[in-house]
Amino acid sequence: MNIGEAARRSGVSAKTIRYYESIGLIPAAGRTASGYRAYTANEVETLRFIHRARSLGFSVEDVGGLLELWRDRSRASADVKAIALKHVDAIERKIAELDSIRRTLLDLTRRCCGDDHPDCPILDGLATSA
Amino acid sequence: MNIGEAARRSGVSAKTIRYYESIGLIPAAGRTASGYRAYTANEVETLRFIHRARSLGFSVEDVGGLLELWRDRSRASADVKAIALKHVDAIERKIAELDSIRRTLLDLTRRCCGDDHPDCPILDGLATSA
DNA sequence: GTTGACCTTCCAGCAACTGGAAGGTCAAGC
DNA sequence: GCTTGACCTTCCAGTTGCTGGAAGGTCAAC
Repeated sequence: MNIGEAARRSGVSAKTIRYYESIGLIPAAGRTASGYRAYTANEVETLRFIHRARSLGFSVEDVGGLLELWRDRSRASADVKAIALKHVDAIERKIAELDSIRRTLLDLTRRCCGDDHPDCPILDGLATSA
Repeated sequence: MNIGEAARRSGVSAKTIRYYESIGLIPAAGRTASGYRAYTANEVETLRFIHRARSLGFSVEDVGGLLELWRDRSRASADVKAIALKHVDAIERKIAELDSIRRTLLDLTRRCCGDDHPDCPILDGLATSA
């Protein structure tokens, strides 16, 4: 099947599929006589795997590692779990950071009456506190 | 004062200060006879403002808007509040997204025993579910 | 006069795509 | 057999917000 169909079935855009090929995340697809990329159901499955992993926030590099493990029938599930837990940890740190920012901003915005006057605790906060 | 000193006092690296100047976030600094950038205490204050706004996750573009309002003595605090609340909203959406991912990943990792066997619910989850 | 710590500009690269230009291919309809 | 439009190809540039590094000028101290 052509790249457009593979894109539709996998959820990965044609542009992105070419990009993944260019960076070596997936092997170069076969070509038709006229030079069009041709995809098998298997390759589409791989793209779907990638799509799901990416949508869970794994970096492209991590996805490469997961793909290798996925294809490696002699893998240790501990290796997969380690990648996933490291990612969970990064996510939790990010959430904590965002939540801290959120609380600071809500504090500032609650104190700003938000009318047509210039007095603004938000700007004051940015100008003077950490 | 030189850019290095301004960097130390503001928390914004010299490299980044030059970058901010290059994109027009801050006006071009004055120069000494030999071509070194020279900063006033006022400009350092602006850099500190920028640093704090950036560390609260405002985009450089938003910071530009906040700076304008900061300098505008006839501003309406409502305009500031609007920028801040829009940002809070984006942060909350991001947190919700990350939390959803986190829950999915924790669910998968809890089911993966993580030993030296290949069976892995994490990979299975990536391969088959959404 | 020579260090060494500064400063200057400019170019390249990070992540992970995305947009767009310029051009080739294919199938359908007339 | 020709046109139309939807595909496909490659390549280059832009996004966000810096950061690293090269090549070279400046300054103060010893």
